[in-house]
Amino acid sequence: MGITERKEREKAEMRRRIVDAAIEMFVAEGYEKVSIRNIADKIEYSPATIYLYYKDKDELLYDVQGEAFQKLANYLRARITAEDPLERVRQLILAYLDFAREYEELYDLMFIIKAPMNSVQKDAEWDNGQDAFTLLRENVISCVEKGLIRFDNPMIATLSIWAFAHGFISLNLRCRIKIAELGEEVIPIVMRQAVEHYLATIKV
Amino acid sequence: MGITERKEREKAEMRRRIVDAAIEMFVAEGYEKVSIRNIADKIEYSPATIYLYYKDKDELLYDVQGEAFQKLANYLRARITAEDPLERVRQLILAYLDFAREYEELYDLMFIIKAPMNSVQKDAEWDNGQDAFTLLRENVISCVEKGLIRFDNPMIATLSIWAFAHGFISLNLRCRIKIAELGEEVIPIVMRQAVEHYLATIKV
DNA sequence: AAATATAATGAACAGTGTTTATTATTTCCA
DNA sequence: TGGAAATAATAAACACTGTTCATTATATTT
Repeated sequence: MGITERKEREKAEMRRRIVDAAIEMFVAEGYEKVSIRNIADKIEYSPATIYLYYKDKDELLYDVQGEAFQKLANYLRARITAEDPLERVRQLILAYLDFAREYEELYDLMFIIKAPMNSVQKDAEWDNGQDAFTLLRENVISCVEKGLIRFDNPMIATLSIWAFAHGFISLNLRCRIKIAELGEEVIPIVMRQAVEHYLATIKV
Repeated sequence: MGITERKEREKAEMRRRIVDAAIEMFVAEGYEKVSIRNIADKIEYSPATIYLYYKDKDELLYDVQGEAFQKLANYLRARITAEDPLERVRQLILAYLDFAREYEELYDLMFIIKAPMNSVQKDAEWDNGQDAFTLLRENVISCVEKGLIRFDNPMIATLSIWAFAHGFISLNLRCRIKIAELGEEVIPIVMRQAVEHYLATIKV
């Protein structure tokens, strides 16, 4: 009797429908502005039905983050073509900047928004971002091992590079960079310049 | 007739009461978790009364941010004691990290939260953060002018240093640094180390 | 003291995430 | 194959949210 299998498949399909609709709407309008009722409308089900597949909005966001991090990892991988580890890191960071600009709302819900750290991340692992982070870390480790950058501690090197890029992106996404009285249009250029400068600085 | 003056004074006092209650509650529980009704309860007024003094929650947040940025500027100023510009920048950044750790929710509502950029920052100036930013910028400019750091563009230098610190702080505040499998207790140490390393790196 | 302007509020509106009792559908077994 | 049991979907409600508005209370002015 393949009926339980079908049921499971149907359950998975329903979760897919929900998560797909959610992603599409989050990308278009941002996490905060999309309600469970909106998502329910979109997939033509009752709001309560969503709660048969996700215990709350946080759990749904967690799945959406999973998809988003996969998307990011693929995005980054496709842009790492060089052989030289330092050049690979450079490609990765520039790709990271581009991803953030292309999918602002996705970046927001992956790295800036508060939820669902409350419910999920407390005890359970936070493995969603692991792939993309590993991609960065391993290339940075190569750089450290080959003595290409002025770091001895690979973890601090990885975190520093990541924090540098994230700092720019998130200040920009929240318009805090406007404090510096920069014209809207030059910001991406300034960010690129700053990143290039940073990479040149850590180069031995 | 000093009656209109008194009225104005009373109006100002009321706004003070509101903003003070708001800050206290935001610091304790975070912006999102504090409702207008909560604030109204605290100051023993009806929720509707608050709307006689602030047109919406965003406008109130804007005032709270004003206070918070003032607090930050004072905090930073008190910690800048050195003569050497580079050392001054170092003191400033370390103080910035400490401020973020001491007033997490304040830092959140100043630099991470989305609102009130929607309503306020669109056309009006964003002068709340100007003081603290200027503090950093002027010291960084000194560094550049005296050839103490490997930057030629002061704006990029200022933004880079700020973004570096903010990147660490916000990744930590959102628990994203946990991706790096760091123990909770070592994070402040790692952040400090990373900042020190960064400053050592940009030093000529 | 009466009329007017100001301040404060109770009640409501439209929205949110979420739960529950009820209804519809499907699966199972006699 | 028909009726009981299990599953799936929903309508309605709950307790919130930010915000508005008609109404009431309090000052101020005439």
